[in-house]
Amino acid sequence: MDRFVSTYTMRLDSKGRVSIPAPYRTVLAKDGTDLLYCHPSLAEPALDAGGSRLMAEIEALIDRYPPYSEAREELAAALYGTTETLKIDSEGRVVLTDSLKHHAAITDQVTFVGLGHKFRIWEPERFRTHLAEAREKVRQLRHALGSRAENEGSSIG
Amino acid sequence: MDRFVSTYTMRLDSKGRVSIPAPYRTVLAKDGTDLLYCHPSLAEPALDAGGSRLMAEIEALIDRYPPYSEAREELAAALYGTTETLKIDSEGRVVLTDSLKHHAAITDQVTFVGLGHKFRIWEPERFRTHLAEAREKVRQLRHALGSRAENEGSSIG
DNA sequence: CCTGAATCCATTGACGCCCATATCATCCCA
DNA sequence: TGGGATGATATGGGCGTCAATGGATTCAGG
Repeated sequence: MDRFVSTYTMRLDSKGRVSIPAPYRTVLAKDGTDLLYCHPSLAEPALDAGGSRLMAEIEALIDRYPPYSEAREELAAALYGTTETLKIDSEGRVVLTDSLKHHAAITDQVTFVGLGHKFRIWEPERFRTHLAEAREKVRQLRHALGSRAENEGSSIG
Repeated sequence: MDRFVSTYTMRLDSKGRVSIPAPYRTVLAKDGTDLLYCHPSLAEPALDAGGSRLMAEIEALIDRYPPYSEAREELAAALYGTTETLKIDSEGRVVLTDSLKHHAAITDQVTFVGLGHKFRIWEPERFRTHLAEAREKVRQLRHALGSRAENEGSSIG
């Protein structure tokens, strides 16, 4: 298992700590570090998080632009500048910074959503409404395509 | 960790001292010196700062122009000439010069913004507005990239 | 001497690290 | 097959260390 899949909802404790779901931890463990990179999602009121693969992705995007170019500086500001490096404690927990929590309107619970090479962190209620909307879009798209794939949970292995 | 990442906001004390965030200090420590190079940013009302890698970048930028060319002289003046060498005290603090503070409109607080090989120092309120603009541009850039289906992994957002 | 600067010390609060408890799933065995 | 044992996970809390900040003391130069 080397991808972030499925969703989990966790509580924040009185110190603001939240456990990273164990399956995600095993994926992160392959990085060899106990760091979690986390930045506000550009498109959603949520957070994107992951290990070194996420960081490498960001670096690759920035490195496409020459030093001192305007595009590079702004990419770097928007991505590097907003990316927090969170330390994972011995129990597999992290503490989100205030700015991260503020962006995603997180208070006492979070929902982890696997996106393959990274995962997204939502305030649970917001995720529910977001998911409902996304489902609706997919349903309409499927309708338009005349898909016969009624069975969305079709077996994998 | 060998890169400047994330943002931190710090206060200046009555003597004008400001603590460099500890994570940045560990990056700088690899230079082996207790010096910080700092110059007004070319494009922004902010300061660029870093260790020897920042100086190497400046050198490389200047060396792209032929000796004695006008562009080279001006770049050298704009970068070398305005670069201050600040001493980091035993508590990890520096004192910004008046001209540096003036360029960035810094009074009693600063925001450190990691840009990978260097970091930028902003007056906090100015940074907030700048970041909002930068994120908007990246969002649009992402739209342009996102419309191309072959763009495999760059799902920044 | 007097002023500004550099070095040293002191306080407070946050964070890292460790240990404790509970809930739950799995496994083993009678 | 039922029930207890086992282990892992999620969560709570205590405590020591370090970072950030403020203040004092020493030093250099005019």
